[in-house]
Amino acid sequence: MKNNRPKYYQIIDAAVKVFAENGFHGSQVSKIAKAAGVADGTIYLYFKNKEDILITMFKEKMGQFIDRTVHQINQKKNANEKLLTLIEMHFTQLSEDRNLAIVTQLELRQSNYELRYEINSVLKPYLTVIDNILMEGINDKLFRDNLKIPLVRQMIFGTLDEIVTNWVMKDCKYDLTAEVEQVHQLLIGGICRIDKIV
Amino acid sequence: MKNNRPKYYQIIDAAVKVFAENGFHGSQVSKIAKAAGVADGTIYLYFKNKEDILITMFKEKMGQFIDRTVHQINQKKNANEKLLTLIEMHFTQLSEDRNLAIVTQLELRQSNYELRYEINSVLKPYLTVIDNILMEGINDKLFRDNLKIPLVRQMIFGTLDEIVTNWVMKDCKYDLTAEVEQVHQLLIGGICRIDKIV
Amino acid sequence: MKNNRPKYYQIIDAAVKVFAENGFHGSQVSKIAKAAGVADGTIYLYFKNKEDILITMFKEKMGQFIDRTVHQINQKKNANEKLLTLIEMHFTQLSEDRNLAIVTQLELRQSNYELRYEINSVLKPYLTVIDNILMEGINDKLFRDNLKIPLVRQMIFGTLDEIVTNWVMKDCKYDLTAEVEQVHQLLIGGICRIDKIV
Amino acid sequence: MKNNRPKYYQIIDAAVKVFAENGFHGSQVSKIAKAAGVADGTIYLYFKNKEDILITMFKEKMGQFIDRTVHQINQKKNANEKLLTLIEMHFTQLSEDRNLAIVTQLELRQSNYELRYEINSVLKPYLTVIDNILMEGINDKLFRDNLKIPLVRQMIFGTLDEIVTNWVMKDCKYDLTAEVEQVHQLLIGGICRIDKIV
DNA sequence: TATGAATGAGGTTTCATTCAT
DNA sequence: TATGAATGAAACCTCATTCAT
Repeated sequence: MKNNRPKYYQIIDAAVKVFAENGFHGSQVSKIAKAAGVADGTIYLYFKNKEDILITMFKEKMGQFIDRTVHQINQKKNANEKLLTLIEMHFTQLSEDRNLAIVTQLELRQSNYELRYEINSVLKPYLTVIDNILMEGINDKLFRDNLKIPLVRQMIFGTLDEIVTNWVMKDCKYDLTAEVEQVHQLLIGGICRIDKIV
Repeated sequence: MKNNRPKYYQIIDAAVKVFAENGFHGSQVSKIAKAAGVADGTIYLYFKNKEDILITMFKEKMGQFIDRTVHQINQKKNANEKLLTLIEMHFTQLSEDRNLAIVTQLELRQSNYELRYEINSVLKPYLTVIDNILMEGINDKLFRDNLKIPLVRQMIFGTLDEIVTNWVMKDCKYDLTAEVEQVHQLLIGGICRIDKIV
Repeated sequence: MKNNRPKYYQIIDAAVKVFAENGFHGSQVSKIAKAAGVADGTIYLYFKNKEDILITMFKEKMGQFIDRTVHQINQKKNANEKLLTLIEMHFTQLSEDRNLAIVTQLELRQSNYELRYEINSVLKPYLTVIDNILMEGINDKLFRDNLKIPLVRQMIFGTLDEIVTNWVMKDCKYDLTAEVEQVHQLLIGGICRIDKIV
Repeated sequence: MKNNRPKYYQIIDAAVKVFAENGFHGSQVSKIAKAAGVADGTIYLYFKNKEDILITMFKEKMGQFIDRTVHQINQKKNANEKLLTLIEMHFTQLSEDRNLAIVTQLELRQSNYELRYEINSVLKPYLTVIDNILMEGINDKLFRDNLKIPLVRQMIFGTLDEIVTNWVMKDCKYDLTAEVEQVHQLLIGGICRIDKIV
């Protein structure tokens, strides 16, 4: 049904651009409307309010983000490769849509408590994808069996998130995807020399 | 000099509390003034504007945060122990001042570009502390010699930050410091079984 | 002709209900349309604008109101009985259609100058009915011959109107028609003891 | 205290004028502010919102209205004269402040349910004044002893209100106070010839 | 230094009305 | 006739900041 609603996507796409360029607070609804080529009031036929544009946009984009990630991961045969793919997909997708990256890394954080909880629930399926990789790795004896999954997931997500945020803060000037291998190595093997690990 | 300005600290302390309880946007200057027991206008004798309260507060608190961390780290004899101490200090200090934790993890992010750059510059010395530990570890052959320090620093900081944010979002309900050891193990040794590391 | 336009009456009847339940300002055109089972745009095939619904509805209802009143009055043989009948009809008809009562006593007043003048012109025939009763009463030497008719009409209408408004404001909880006799006595004989009238 | 708040009265006086000239809905807060010679925001230092201006204004004016009326009434020695004085004061005071008359007779009615209940509570003391006159008249055997006071009060108030509204609707073109005597006669003695009263 | 009354810019949202189908 | 998606004007109120005292 939503596919038959071109204005819905016009508005979302305009919003990503406008939010990225002006920040959430600097993006007046009228500015988004103008960018989308619709009247101000039309926005409210598709979205409850300004915040709803942000969160709905995030849901749509995150849905695609996860779908594509899962699709690629499913073609890999072990947890190690899956983690590598996850990192690669994470960096690649955000590299390819820098406006989206700006919005997810910066604008989306500028929100109140309620919105933040909504964001977390949208993010949840992605975190589950990470959890599943970890469980698979443990089952297959690839990963340590004493891993506390939530903690590891927080390390993985926190690491990726911080790296992307730094990249965005540096105006996306360097090639984010160049880091994929090293990040994977770090997460897999830690920073210690093998012979020193107790 | 600042010690002779008790209202300066009154306002900062009131601001931490008010920001933590109401969020940045929900914290009207008049609310902070009332909590600090001064007139609205007095705020502007000590701070340039509302954002300046936030950033100055962060500078003050982060200064102490770093000083204490460095002091503890300096008493450790190798990079490995220093990293453990850093994690411990990070979690302990935020555990002990939950209002500050709320402000640093949530409210501080709700800011515009310029503020964010200022925040980064305040954060810089802390990131340097991490870098120094890493360099020491590499020099002492404790850590791998092919580590890309900025990346590792981002992993470490991103991990700690994400863990603390999760804890704050869960209303600080559990004991954050209980995780110190495991986080250290993860960062040091990664998630892979040693015998599987290529 | 209008009888061939069922939607016209559908809309009017829906409007009475919606106005009564939500007030004029709380009754969006789309709400009336939905209640009438027609599309928003259809409203504008039958009515000039939202106010026109209100005034047209009032015209229709007031027309019936007056017709029924006149019909009953014509069966009475003197001004005194006619006045009693007018009071009775006034209270009875509004008692029997409480939504209409709410609209006439409350919502209809929430209007701008122009609408108010239109309302007055709709009301005029009713006021003429009162005037006619008064003139008949004076001619037949039933009523004083020094009555200033407009003033008396204002007393009569003002009294009835105020009583009905009070009843509506008290949620139509008591039996309005029970007051008919006493109101008639008051208007006819005033409040003074007969022996005290100079 | 309020006497030390000149802006409070500046705003109220400006509001009466602006409401009378433009109607409640046509009176933007900025228009009232400009008329009062203050900034828009200043309005909100003294009033909760736009409706609060209307109701507060009505409270202030009605308070004076009642005080003056009661003061005059207290100098009269019987219920009959007191009623005459009440009518006289009612017409005189509204004649002398036509803007106030417009606001009370027209604009104040354009309000939602909640406001209407507030208005009624402001009006209550005035209705009590009428009730007291009626009770005194009954006790002194001047008025009939079978009067149902609420009903009579509604007749009296409804009559006065309707007469004033008609006068306002006719642009206050004629002398309202000229009607005082006749209105009093009507309310006291009714419309019937004495010899016809059963 | 300290006050706090006053300022006034700025934006989200509603909803009556239109018009292409 | 009938539809209902689209329009876009319009205004209340907040709150960071100032400045006369």
